[in-house]
Amino acid sequence: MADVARASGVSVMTVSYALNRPERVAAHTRQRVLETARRLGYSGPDPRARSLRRRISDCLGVVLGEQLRYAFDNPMVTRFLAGISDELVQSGEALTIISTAGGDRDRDRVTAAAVDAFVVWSTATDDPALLAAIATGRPVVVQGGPQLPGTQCVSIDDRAAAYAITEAAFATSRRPAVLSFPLTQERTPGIGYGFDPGSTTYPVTEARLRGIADYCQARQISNDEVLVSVAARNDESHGREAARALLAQRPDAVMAMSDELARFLLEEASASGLRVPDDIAVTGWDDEPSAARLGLTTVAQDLRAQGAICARLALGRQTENPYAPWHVMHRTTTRGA
Amino acid sequence: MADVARASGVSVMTVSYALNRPERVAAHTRQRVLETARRLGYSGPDPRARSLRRRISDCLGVVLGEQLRYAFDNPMVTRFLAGISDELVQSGEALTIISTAGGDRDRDRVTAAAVDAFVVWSTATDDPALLAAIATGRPVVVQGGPQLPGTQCVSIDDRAAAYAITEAAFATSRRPAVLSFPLTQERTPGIGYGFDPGSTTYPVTEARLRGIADYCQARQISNDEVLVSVAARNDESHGREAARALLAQRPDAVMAMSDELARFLLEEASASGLRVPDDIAVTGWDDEPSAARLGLTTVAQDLRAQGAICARLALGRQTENPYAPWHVMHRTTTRGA
DNA sequence: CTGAAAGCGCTAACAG
DNA sequence: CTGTTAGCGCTTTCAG
Repeated sequence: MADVARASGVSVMTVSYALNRPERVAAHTRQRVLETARRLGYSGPDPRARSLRRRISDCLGVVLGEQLRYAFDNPMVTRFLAGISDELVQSGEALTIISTAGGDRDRDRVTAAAVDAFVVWSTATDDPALLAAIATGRPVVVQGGPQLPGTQCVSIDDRAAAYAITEAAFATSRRPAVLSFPLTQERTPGIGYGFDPGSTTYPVTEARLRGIADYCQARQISNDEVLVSVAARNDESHGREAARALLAQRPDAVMAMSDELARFLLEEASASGLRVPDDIAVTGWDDEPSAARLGLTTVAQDLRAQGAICARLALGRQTENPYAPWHVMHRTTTRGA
Repeated sequence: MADVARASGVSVMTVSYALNRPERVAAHTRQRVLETARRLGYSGPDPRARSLRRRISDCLGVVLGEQLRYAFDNPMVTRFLAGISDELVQSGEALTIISTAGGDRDRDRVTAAAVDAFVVWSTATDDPALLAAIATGRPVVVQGGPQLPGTQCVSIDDRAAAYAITEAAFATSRRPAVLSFPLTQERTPGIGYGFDPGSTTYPVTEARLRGIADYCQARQISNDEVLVSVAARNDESHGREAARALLAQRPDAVMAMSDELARFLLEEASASGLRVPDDIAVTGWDDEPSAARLGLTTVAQDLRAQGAICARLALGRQTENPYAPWHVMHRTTTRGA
């Protein structure tokens, strides 16, 4: 920029103005400056210097946890990112994806990101990456939860939705079961009767367990009658393993915490010759495209819309923040109430 | 940082060293500095100032063209991004997605991005966003093409692959046809006989048309005998429209430029009661998951691997850059040669 | 309408 | 091992 100023015989400030505030500089001067800039191959202000001075990066950071390292493989995450993208494209901000790797350096990755605000995908209450984002003092919006001081949270009412889908799953059931996400960051898989919502560090999982407990209470089912199989991860190998463990106990109704887990269960069930929903009712969560194909009864929520809302909140374009809408999509994997 | 220095009674440099070069500072001093930093809620060097000074952002920019604004909707793009992400996660760089919107400001979006290098998804030769990336003087790697001075290009040999897949598509054909991507940035749809590779501004499309022409020449088919239907966009409505226009002319073999276009054609063909491959042979391009389901003969390439290569080249971790591998995946939508 | 001064927060380079 | 100096490239503020 100094070069351009020298070459066009004006001060650096005039160049800056010519580039950023056309109205504050005479048309002919501006013309000359722009001309010189082009001639010298100057391609505009250095973004690093500019953002240091202006204290704005025009960039939104999205923090994706360890298990989402391959974010682009997960349809729900990509839908969420698409929603954020929708919002940013119009206004010209960029989107920086900060993938954490589960190590000590995750904190640094977040701290080192030159972004104006953070959007964090649902994580554990004590996730260091989330804490690092909060520590920067910049706005933090979390999808799903946790809801910590210094953050906003965009989410459906997981507890209410869990109640409703559990009702669809467990109707007429005598041997109800849950195919669950991990309860702690150790991601211990396992199977057994009973569950304690208070003992999980993932707020979304906790809320869903509470919803299940609410339903059980209404139906006068003890938590200890509910068989719970925990998948270490929401992926194929762990999912199938947890599904098989569950089926070995012959449940007649399974509330699965994601459409993917439900899909694995349906496939394993069909391989065992079980009829759905007569022998076993199954529900999912999210209503991803495969759910319609499978006839899966599931909780429908619009993650794309939630992505856009997260972006707007993070950038201060919106302040009100009610629960996002959801509904139970009744299909053919459940028995009518 | 100045506050931390003052509060711990050392110079700013010592704080900087304590944070960045643990080995250059006495253990106890470092301890004290870190302690003070924590106490003051100082969460590490300001990334903007640091990147200005170090001239490094630890961030790779990915430029996605206008038609990819909803990048996360497109499975090939997400696979490519996943590959880039694979490479970055290990070394801790972030990934900034710069979505262009097709307007004048696209240039600025690219120029304003604080990234160390650019990866650009296949675009037109005169795409302003690409030119802006090159103008920054930072490394630019383009997937697919164009191959301009100042850039590296990661791609399969589209021309050779087009020859091979056209051979699979057109074997025994008497009424060959192509279902093509747009030829120019105007994206004019249309249908007619003949094609001229030289007249398209999309290098990938051009290379494929050249491959088709090569095959026609080998078979002694004139380009003018080939029916070409151009889809304005690679999406459902435009794709179906172009497919229907093509079917109305009763081709017996169609080389489609993407699996998606091929899928629309197959669906329309089946709706018209055509048998595949007997009445009409169809080929796709990319071998996305749906291709296997459909039994689609297609060009298989690994975009995830190409993404990783783009990232490595852009960050200077790799210099050699041969054509990426590809092969024709023969399935059931084509007649044996 | 244009310019001079000051400094954003940090680190490279070089003393001590 | 620690400190001083200088300056990254820009824009805010205030004066002409």
